[in-house]
Amino acid sequence: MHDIRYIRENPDEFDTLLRRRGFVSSVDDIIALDQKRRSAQTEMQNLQQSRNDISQKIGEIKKAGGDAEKLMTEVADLKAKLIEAEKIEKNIDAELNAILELIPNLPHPGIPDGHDEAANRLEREVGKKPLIESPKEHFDLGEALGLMDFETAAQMAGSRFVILKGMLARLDRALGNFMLDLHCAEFGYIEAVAPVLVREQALFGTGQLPKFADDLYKTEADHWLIPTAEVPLTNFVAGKVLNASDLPLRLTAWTPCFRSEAGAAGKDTRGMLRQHQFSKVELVSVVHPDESDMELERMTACAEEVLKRLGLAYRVMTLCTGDIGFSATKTYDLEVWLPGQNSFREVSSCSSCRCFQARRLNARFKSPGQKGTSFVHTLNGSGLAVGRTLIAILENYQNPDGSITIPGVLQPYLNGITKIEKD
RNA sequence: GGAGAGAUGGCAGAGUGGUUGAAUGCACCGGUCUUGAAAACCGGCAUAGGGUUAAACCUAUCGGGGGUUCGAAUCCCCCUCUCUCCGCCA
Repeated sequence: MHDIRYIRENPDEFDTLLRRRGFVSSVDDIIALDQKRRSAQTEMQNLQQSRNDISQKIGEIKKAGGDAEKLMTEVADLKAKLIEAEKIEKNIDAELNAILELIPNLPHPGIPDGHDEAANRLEREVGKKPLIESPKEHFDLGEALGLMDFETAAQMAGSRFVILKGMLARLDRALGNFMLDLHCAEFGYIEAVAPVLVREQALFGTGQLPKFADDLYKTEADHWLIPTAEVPLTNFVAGKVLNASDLPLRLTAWTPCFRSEAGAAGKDTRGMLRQHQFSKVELVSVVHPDESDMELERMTACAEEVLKRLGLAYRVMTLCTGDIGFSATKTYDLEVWLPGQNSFREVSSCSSCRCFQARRLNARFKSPGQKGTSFVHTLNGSGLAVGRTLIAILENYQNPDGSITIPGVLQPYLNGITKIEKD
């Protein structure tokens, strides 16, 4: 959500920046509406003032035992006008909000222009791609091991679900534990267990609603299933006024995520790359406005460290203006190398939202000696998507006989087992 | 799920229709006093919006929303949350 005062004072800049990300705003309409809103508000407040004055006098007269009939009739006429003025003000306010709610965040000055992912900028490529002769894709490997079952999953739940069994299920759990341990023990994140069913308000706060309802699942009890733990973790600070000393606040959680994949029909239909349900270790930082640019680098480094320790080759992309998400001002994607696909695929997306989510959430902080409050900055990133990391391990650590070598850092999580084989 | 009680400023806690944005205490900030500190005393101390060069000033806010009324923290309705008892339950 944008600051209406910023728009009012910098309409051209606002418009230009939104155009950069392919969003054509109607700044003139917004400014006009804002102007209308403020005069309606002044009108309403003037009437309220008159009413309050007269009511006060009535009170005084009645207290003194006098007759206030004259004032009572005087205020009746005023009342009708006031009700009308309040209605007008409310409508304009709602109209303006409806527009503002749908406007995405402004792009960070440091990101490239572009319409789609083709314009994303390569920052660096890290690690060595393994030399594998005719590498197999993860689903062939998993099915051959008898530990990955799409058919049975489809019978009970439909397409885009999977069952992992035995060592693959354990590998999944090992990955989640490894990631959480790393982020908590070495990077200072606080681990959290949080709701995966949330209210509409929570999703509004992080920016998924009202615009992207089609991508989400909703229960009959009017709960929504989270598409990412960014939602509950960022909502930790919703409506709060934090002390400056509480910042930075770094949270992590390993949760299931649910996405309808409404716009992805026909995309990645084979395998477990794109599922309706997947698990992810999420990182969220709530920081002082001066720190958010640095925090994005830090957070990305935390996610990268997972890939480094797993010995997976990856590259870092800065998303272009046309590819960043609704709430983001700047995003780094981490793309892991998948030999079976012969391509890099996203395993993490780290974004700074600056104060965009904080405004929607009303998440503020207070500094000692400073009057008033300021909005915090929020960031979120995957550290990492567990299912996709599992895919990367299968494809990168596959052996000619179809077995999978376990990366060293995961072995302690698997009782020292070094290899997954068909039994 | 059923029955009941409650939600007031950073905290505690008054306030059941009239100048109450809200007593009082604590905490906090400034001052007097003191070599310094404590105590005592004096003063200050919410948020958001409008307005202004800046002020003054105005409006709203006592969990959230709606209603009654000339006037609502106070009355009515809905929602959320907390607590107690009962039921169910991992």
